[in-house]
Amino acid sequence: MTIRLYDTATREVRDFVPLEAGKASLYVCGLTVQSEPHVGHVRSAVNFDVLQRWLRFRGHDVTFIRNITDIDDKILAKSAEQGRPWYNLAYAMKIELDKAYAALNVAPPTYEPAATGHIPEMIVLIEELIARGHAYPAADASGDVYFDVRSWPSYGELTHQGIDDMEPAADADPRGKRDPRDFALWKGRKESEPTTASWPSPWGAGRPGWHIECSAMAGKYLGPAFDIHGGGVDLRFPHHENEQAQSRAAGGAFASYWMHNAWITTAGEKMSKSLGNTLSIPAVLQRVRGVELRFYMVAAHYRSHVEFSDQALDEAAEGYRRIESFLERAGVGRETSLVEEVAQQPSRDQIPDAFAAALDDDLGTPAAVAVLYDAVREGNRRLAAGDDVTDVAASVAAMLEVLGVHPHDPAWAASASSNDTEERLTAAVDVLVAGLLDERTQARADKDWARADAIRDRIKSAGIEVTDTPDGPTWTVS
RNA sequence: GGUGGGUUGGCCGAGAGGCGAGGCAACGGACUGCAAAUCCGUGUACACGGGUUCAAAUCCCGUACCCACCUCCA
Repeated sequence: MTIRLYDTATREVRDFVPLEAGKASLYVCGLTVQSEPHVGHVRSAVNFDVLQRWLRFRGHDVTFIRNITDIDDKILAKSAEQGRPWYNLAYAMKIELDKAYAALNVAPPTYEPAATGHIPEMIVLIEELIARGHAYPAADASGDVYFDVRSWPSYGELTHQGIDDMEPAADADPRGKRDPRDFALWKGRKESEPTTASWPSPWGAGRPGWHIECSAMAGKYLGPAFDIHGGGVDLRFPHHENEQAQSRAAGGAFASYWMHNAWITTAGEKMSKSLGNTLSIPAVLQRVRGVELRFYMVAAHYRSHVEFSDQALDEAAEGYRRIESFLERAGVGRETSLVEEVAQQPSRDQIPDAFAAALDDDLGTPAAVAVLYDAVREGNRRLAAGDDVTDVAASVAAMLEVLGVHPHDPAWAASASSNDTEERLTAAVDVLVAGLLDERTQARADKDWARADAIRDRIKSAGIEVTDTPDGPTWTVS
């Protein structure tokens, strides 16, 4: 069974054939760490995390590089506004990003290079491009170096655009460009910029352009040719087009497949434009747990645009809880070794064929989730009949693990918002409620239904739902 | 102007020529002292107008509306 992926470059779903059998190399553009991450940002991370998990499941040895851009115009502008050093802002936001990834159970990549750590590699690449006649230092004294798009005939191939069809750049400051579409590989330092934001180069002090960063880092860690390059749809142009042009102009084959995830928007607007931070990860995690947010994302296809809404999020969380409660009812606890094993390495025979087929088909997580629900229903049916559900529970657990939404994944505990105080409160409430439930059990034994219901109502008025099970009553916060 | 994507039942969200993905909600039934949970059942939805076909949500033509990208937004 082969994995099939939609390739933006060829605009079709095609078989994934890695450059080297049994391996998969993946480069994903991470974030520019300039503000708190919001749900839109993490969608990309969640998507490629699922891809990575599936590639591994399918037997590929995955090398996954996801960079962070820690120097750019916005970081400089924002840090100046906030009156703190740019590197402090970038570092602080990088920490926030790490927290968001952890909260969503996004596994760390093989390596996460930062742009500022790879200036020498970028300079070497720029020199190569100049030597090959595809780049030139600006004619003015700016110290900029540009990529010469006219020198690279296939420029525009990734996004299927002709240079002459492109809207003329509204760029008021061509700064010595030969063509307005030429883009900066190196940006000479401006008087207004802090000296800490510049590095020495053959063209004078300055900093790298955005696109060259990814070309240099992908080249360093994955080599001149690698399998998959990913990112958000907005990066197709100019960023990925430029990356490809640079890297190929420098002699590399670059990525074999291009994958782009669609947006999450609110009120029909992309989040980078919407105001406020109500959709920042910490804010959303006030409403639902990280695992529920991840499930919400995974339940939609990565190439589908998602209109974020609290209602849809709550519904997804509701659905997720049904899966979770099946595992509980099936007796799958944290201690169950079977599930622990599955969590470590979901084995092939525990994954239903339909689930695997769904993921093989361009990461069809919605269809995979449907298979998951089918298994849950089957499991509940058997539970009701008093039959053994070990195999179904293991199967459900394995599917959840592949999607990265297993409720007992230690990752959730590590980043859970619940703290010590909360745990002690829960324990305290448990003692109090247990006392009331004992009274109610007695009332029920006496068939004093009025009293039993009165006790239940009293508990309910405190926001606690009581459920009777064959093993006695249980409670949850409703 | 160029490029790409979209419009599916009350809501979310798959599918991409025949067989009604799935979830949430709702309603009926089973179970239950009653609930809850769970299970069973209930929906003829595919923007609009034409066309192709034995058969169209799916292909073709046209129309409307929406969104994204076109030099540093995941």
